[in-house]
Amino acid sequence: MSKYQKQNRLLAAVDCIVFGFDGQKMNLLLIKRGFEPEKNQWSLMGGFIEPQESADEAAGRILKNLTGLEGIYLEQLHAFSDINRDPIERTLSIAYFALIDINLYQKQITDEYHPEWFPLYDIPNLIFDHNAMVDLAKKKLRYKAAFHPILFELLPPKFTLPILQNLFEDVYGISFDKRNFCRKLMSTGLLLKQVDKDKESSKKGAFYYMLNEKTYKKNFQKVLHFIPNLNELI
Amino acid sequence: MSKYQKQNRLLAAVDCIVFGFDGQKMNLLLIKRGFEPEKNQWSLMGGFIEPQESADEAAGRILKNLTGLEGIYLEQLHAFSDINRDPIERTLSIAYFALIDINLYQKQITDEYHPEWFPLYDIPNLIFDHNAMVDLAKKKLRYKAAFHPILFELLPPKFTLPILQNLFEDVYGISFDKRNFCRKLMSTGLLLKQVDKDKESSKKGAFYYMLNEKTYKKNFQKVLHFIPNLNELI
DNA sequence: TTCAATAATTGTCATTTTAACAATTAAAAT
DNA sequence: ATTTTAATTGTTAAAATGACAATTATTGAA
Repeated sequence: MSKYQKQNRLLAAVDCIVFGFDGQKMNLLLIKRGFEPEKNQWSLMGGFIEPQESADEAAGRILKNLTGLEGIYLEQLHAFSDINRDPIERTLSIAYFALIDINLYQKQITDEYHPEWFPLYDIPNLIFDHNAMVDLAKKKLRYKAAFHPILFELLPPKFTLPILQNLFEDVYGISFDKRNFCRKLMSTGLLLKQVDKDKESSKKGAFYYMLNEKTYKKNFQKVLHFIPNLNELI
Repeated sequence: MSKYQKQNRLLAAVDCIVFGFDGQKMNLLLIKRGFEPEKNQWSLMGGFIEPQESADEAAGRILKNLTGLEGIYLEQLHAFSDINRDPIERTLSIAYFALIDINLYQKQITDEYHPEWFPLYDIPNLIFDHNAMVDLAKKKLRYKAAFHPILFELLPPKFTLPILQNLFEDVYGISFDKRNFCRKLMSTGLLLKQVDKDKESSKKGAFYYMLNEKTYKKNFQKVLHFIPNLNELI
């Protein structure tokens, strides 16, 4: 069959907002852009969609390229299409956000793009509309994490309750009551208490927990309520 | 500056999932495709993104073209990018969903595309991946309407409680307790009771209500809970 | 061995929210 | 005046929420 002759064609790219949690605070993985325009400026990791791949596949490829990791949490965020978002040539970009276990990343670090972790509360000026992408991703993460156990994707297989609470508190920028937080998390049936403790960060030590993968997969769609007084936060 | 020379360029389109509520049931506005491939098959209304417009603007333009309406509720849903979704040539499509007052549409009907309303529970086979787009839009509508007063966008300025409940019941496919539903809606402060009644559909007549636009705009971001037992529904 | 220091762990209660339940009321038609 | 139809309204038991601080486990120093 013939093609759509008279139509305009566009460059299409994906950009990845990669979140990581270091046990204390949320971080974003940024790269130093290696080519003009805006060479040596901080940027999200991205790339053009190749002829033989979907946007999802392109995002997966780019993420693997950056982190060495496959099969990690990756979700389409929004398509950004302002005419002049790239000064060189009109480029439509589909933004994805990814949640990774920062420990896995560190083991497989690649230096090709000079990637660096930045605290989420201290993101530098980024090229193009990348700051808007990050803002939207933060918003979506907050919204979704209030109802779904999405933040566990940021943790290692074994984690403690204090670490888990640090994570939630950093994402929402406030502190939660320990008793209520613990009760809420326990009532979901998502956590399996381990017999051993983390003795690194306190004298008493904190018990390790692991995700109950079965419950996790079964209940991921369910609407839970992790966040008290949510309407004052979002 | 020079262009990104070696990169592949794509056709980029938008498709609109247009919801309407006739007082009894939810409907979708579909058109009969006027050109090959799949000529005369039912389809979502869509079109290519023009060089001088963003995807949002393209969706607005196409919607205006179809319905004659401007400034209506329009939200980006998802970018669909499978390589072979259009058999003629690879086309990336950004799907939008729109909520319109079906009465306004009827007054400004245009016939160019032979548009027709289909009950949401009885959608025909559509071209390409349009059925998948519709499915995702239904899911997102259900999710969002559980927390935000989005369904009011489908109603005329004056509506009754029974009509409002019909709307919710059709969207979720179950019936709700009238007393609880009414109490929940009232507690949001979104409804302004009018002094007159709709006498068309019952002997007793049902009081009209209008949206409190101020409260609506102020509380739209807030997370409310319109739907009981939500986890059994989504 | 005891004690002090640190941080993890655990429980109570009043308030609010939720959801299950059916009787009453207003108006039109007979 | 009576019937019919559909809108309107209230109660209660159970569950969830959120505000509140004492206890416990362990280490390291005295």
